[in-house]
Amino acid sequence: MNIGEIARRAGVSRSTVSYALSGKRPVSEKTRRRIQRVINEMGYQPNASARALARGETRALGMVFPPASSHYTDMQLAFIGGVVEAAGAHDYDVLMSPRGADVDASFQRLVGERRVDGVILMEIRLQDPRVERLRDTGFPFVTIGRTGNPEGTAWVDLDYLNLVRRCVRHLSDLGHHHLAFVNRSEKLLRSGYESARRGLDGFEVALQETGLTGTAYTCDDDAAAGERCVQQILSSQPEVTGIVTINEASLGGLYRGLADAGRKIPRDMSVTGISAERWAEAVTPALTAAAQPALEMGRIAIDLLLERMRTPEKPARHQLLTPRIVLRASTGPPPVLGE
Amino acid sequence: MNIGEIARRAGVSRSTVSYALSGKRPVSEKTRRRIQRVINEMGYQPNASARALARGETRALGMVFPPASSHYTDMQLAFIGGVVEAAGAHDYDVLMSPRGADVDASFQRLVGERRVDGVILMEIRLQDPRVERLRDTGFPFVTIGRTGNPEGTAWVDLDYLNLVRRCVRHLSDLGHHHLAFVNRSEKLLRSGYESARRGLDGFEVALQETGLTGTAYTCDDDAAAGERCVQQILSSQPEVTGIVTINEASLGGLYRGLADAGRKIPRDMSVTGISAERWAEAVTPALTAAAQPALEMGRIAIDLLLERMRTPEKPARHQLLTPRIVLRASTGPPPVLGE
DNA sequence: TTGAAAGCGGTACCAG
DNA sequence: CTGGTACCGCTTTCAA
Repeated sequence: MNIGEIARRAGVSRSTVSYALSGKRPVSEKTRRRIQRVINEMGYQPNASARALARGETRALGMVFPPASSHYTDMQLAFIGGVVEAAGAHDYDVLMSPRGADVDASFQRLVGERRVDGVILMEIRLQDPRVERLRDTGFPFVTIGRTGNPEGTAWVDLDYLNLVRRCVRHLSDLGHHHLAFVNRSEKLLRSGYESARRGLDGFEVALQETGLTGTAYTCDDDAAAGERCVQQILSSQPEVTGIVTINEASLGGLYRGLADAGRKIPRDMSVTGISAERWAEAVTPALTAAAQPALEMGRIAIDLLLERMRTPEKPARHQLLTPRIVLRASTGPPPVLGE
Repeated sequence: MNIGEIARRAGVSRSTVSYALSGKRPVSEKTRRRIQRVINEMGYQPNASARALARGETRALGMVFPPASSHYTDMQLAFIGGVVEAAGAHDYDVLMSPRGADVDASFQRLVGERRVDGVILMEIRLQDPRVERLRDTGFPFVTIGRTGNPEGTAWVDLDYLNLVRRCVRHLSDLGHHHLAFVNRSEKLLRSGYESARRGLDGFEVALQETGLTGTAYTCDDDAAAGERCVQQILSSQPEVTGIVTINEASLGGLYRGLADAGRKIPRDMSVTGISAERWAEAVTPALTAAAQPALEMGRIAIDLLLERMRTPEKPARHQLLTPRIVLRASTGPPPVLGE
């Protein structure tokens, strides 16, 4: 079933059918109705590939995401949900391509073969060759997260530095003096993963500002790693009374580790950080934390991207989010010495 | 940059370039090299839309998933990850389209406009009009989950009925007599959501088989709902000593509710069920549960789908998974009376 | 208000 | 081994 067939049955030309559909040229009421009737009868829908070829646009947006060999974190997945939903609202589909290993191949396929009209990049590194590449080509794109030098690109990001800083302040205000910081994995940190890096920077800056002491730890993205991390913290720095974490996937293990060590939250140990609401509320006591507004970030990413696509001449915008810290039940004053 | 330009610069015809690329016709070594050199110089990549139009296939698979207004469950998201990854391994991209509200529109767009070569459906209802529709059209598709009458369709599913049954048996073997079942939301259950329905069936069958008593509860997908649900259980059936849950998103709240009521797990209350490993290990004590092998199911779905696409004449296959229950720390014998 | 026809960028058949 | 060309299905310009 194609447009020619519809035209034949309606007794008009193909172009008239096309115009009746697009409305880009006036079509008399009676022919329009006749055409519409045939279309309904036949259940005709125009072929997307043909349309894309003729129009030069696919009405699809690309989403490039990490190799993620084993498992995705909640956050990554939530972004995807937000992006797909927001794109749908604008009548765009989302095309996902992992193509892991090869850094380029992933979006070379999406962009090079013109499968999509624009791209969203996640899991940004401070030095990210993909971003450089895209910036050079002029292809519309947006990053969730930002590089070390994001000028001239469109991005949406969480202000990890200041969020972590606020967490430290919060603990400082409560009277804590010795803190630990639970970061993402060693591997991610080393590879210049931006949120891990900026979170760490925030921790260090905050220590200086407040005069507190503290140490940063890296931790893999699972419960077992969280347990190990706590053990490490407790054994190497028994004086720690407050923990700041940006590793939500290890949160459950972190709590368990503390429980196993006989440390009650928040009586013996305060815990705070950045985490999706889902995780913050799943643990007991619920975590005082800044939320990852993943859905909203997805929405913003789409808005920025559509803007790039529609008005490429305008300078790229960005948005840095600093959600407030939601007080729940996991922080309190440090235990009184000798008690 | 298109194939004509490459042909011109290499001094050959367009068809020769095409054949050099596809290998579907012998091309002399020297012309092949010449062509390849030009392609490399120009950074040429064939246009996907044009290719799709000419070949009649898009090399993209569709993923239709629920409106999911607010948030997706972990499980849904994990499926997506698994599917995308598996598809990538076969050189297919995955096109996602939510198009919420309208039940049909979602895949009418993907299928009707031939944006994809095959479709994966999730969030299946026992009576699912989308499945009927697709079955009629003969378009290749696979469901994650199955309808009440899945004959002749390709699907991969978890055997909720038997998994829940095993959970009940496990508690029965430990000596429990009074159980509660925590299902997904009332709304999902009513709408014929298959896993909710089949899980409930399993619970009822198991009670009959074992002679235990028990009641089923519905629960929304969040921690707060989990807390409420526990309160309800404890007040309406104080004799309950074992809980079976298939609602992982409420798990944290369920644990908290028990803690607040002064019930220790597993001393005063055993808890078991079906849950992604991530959640099962996040709670303390870790949950004895059957895992949702989401990644694997995604992989299987892709395999089945490609099979449908390549050999539509062969009868549709399916796969029913019954992962074993992983013993962790949340179940034990019931408290001794009067102790 | 409508029709004819030239693309869009590939693929693959028919000839040579 | 290679070239010419019809065609995939739709959009849009040109002409009437």
